[in-house]
Amino acid sequence: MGYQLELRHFTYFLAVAEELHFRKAAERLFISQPGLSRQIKQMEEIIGAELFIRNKRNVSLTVAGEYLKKEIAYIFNHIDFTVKQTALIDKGSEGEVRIGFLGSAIQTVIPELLVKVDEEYPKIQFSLEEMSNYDQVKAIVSDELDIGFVRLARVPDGVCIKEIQTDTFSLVLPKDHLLNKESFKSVAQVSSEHFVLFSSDYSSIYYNKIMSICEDKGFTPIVSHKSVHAQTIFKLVESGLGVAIVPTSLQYGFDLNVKFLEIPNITQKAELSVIWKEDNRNPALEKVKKFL
Amino acid sequence: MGYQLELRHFTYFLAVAEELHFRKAAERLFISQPGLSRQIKQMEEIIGAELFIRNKRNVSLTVAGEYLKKEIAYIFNHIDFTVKQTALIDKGSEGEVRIGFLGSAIQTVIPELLVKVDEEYPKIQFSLEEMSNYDQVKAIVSDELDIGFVRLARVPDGVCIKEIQTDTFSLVLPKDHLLNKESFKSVAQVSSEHFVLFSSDYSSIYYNKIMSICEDKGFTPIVSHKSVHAQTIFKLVESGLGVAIVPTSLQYGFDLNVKFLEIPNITQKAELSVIWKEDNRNPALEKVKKFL
DNA sequence: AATAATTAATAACTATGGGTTATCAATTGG
DNA sequence: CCAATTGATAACCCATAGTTATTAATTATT
Repeated sequence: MGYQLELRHFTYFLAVAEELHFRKAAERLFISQPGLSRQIKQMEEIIGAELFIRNKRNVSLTVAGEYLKKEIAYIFNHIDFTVKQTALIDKGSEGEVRIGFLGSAIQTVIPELLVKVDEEYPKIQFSLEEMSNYDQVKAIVSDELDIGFVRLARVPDGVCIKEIQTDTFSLVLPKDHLLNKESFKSVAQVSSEHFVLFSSDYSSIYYNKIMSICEDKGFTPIVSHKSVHAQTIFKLVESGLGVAIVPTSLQYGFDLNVKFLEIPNITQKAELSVIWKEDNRNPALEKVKKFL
Repeated sequence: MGYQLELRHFTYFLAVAEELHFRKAAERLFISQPGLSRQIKQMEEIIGAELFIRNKRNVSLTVAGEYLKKEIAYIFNHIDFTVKQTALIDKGSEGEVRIGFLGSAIQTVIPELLVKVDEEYPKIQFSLEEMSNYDQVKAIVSDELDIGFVRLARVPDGVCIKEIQTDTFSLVLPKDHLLNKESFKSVAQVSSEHFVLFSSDYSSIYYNKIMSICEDKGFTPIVSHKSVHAQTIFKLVESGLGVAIVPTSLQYGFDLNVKFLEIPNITQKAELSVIWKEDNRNPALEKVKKFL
């Protein structure tokens, strides 16, 4: 009375259901026959159903027992899988890593990372979302994101940052613009044009860097439009609404009618960094961090 | 070492996972806190994964623990149902089929189905529960329901859907409303009245259909109230808070002071569908499916 | 800064009940 | 009719779930 069903009962039941012989089943389970008999009887009482028909010389399953046998096999299978999966997740060799990125990181850095991780941990999955610097930092802090690819100088307490790539800057012009690779010597040559820039979000380091490129060459750019998405900026340039300065690696992967001219003789570099939360509890992140 | 996972561990784990507090969880389980602590620790050793993070002042789930919690809830549900089914089968029943339905399906379709099944399989039992579209889909997916009667256009992967009835729409008016069978020619006649509608849940197909009936006749209804239950809608209409458009079959089975006027000259039909899960393991469902 | 009140973990114990051995009653086969 | 084999019963034992008492660590209160 008041007993509780346990997996032990299921194990014993399956053995008897397969052997259809209490002594043999008991042997297989390395327990004594009376012990087994009693557990099965208890099980029948708990469930409230007769599972076996014993007529002193042979044992057979009832219809209810037949049904239960199928289900228990399924349940055990499910539990085994779940337990194994749980251990894998704990060890980080399975699970999901949520990545945020600026458009300019998707061309080179991220694909390389994914390939390397996939080689060693093929069961780790990724979710990718293009986000602004600001949103990434917020999402990292609130544990909605595991890794962010940003262009920032400072991050809040508890967030780690590591520089992983430096890039040169390029001037982006409409395809039919007069300037070309040979004639382009300095950004000062476009000092009178309108500029399309990335919005300054969270940290203004990126925005300021581009301003300083111009100021170093003796002029302050006239900013006509701002956007967070590279695609949009290129479209604006293509439409003749201005010129832009962006990291050089952005020239790959888009199919637009603009030309890139790498800017010579400047000290500014576009630095791409990875960020993650120090006490992030996703074990899969540990594995991925090795590749950063 | 050499210990075996038991359902007891799962029960205890769930209690701690829900309370996130060892003492409170122990109280709920009517055992002592140290006993619980030891069982959880043992469980972590057996599985080979850290399930909780205890830092002396508060307890939280690890990612692996989070995963396990979800799965265990599912496993328990499955075991409970299996045990109940086994007992039912033992008692000569061929099992239970759990049915969910929208209020508007109980008048005609479900009684017909039950009678037909009962003729051929008098030993199959039914449990019936009125539920919203959304709740039915959720319950079907999590194996808490075998069959649902819904008004939906799309269902998630793994769920089957079959249209089984089309119905006309009727306008529902207070008993003393001026309009009657003879004078009612078009819904446009009530374009200035307030409308009481079914809430749009999960899929908005049903809601949109009613809106389109009005729009086809050249007006947008003023929606003053929404409800999921037919009974409530009728009560609101009766009280003079608005008029309603519902499937015609709803006029039977309620005893309210409202009148139904079938809407003429419209193309919209109210389609009722049955849904069930593709890999549902309830053998009684197989037998019932033939009658759908 | 000192004290009180929390938390979960440890240690040592107690007793429930799973598992044991010994035996029985029933069936079958030579 | 006796030997052999079946599962069930009865009485015992001991592993371990669960107990009480205590500790270590942390936070809140004075």
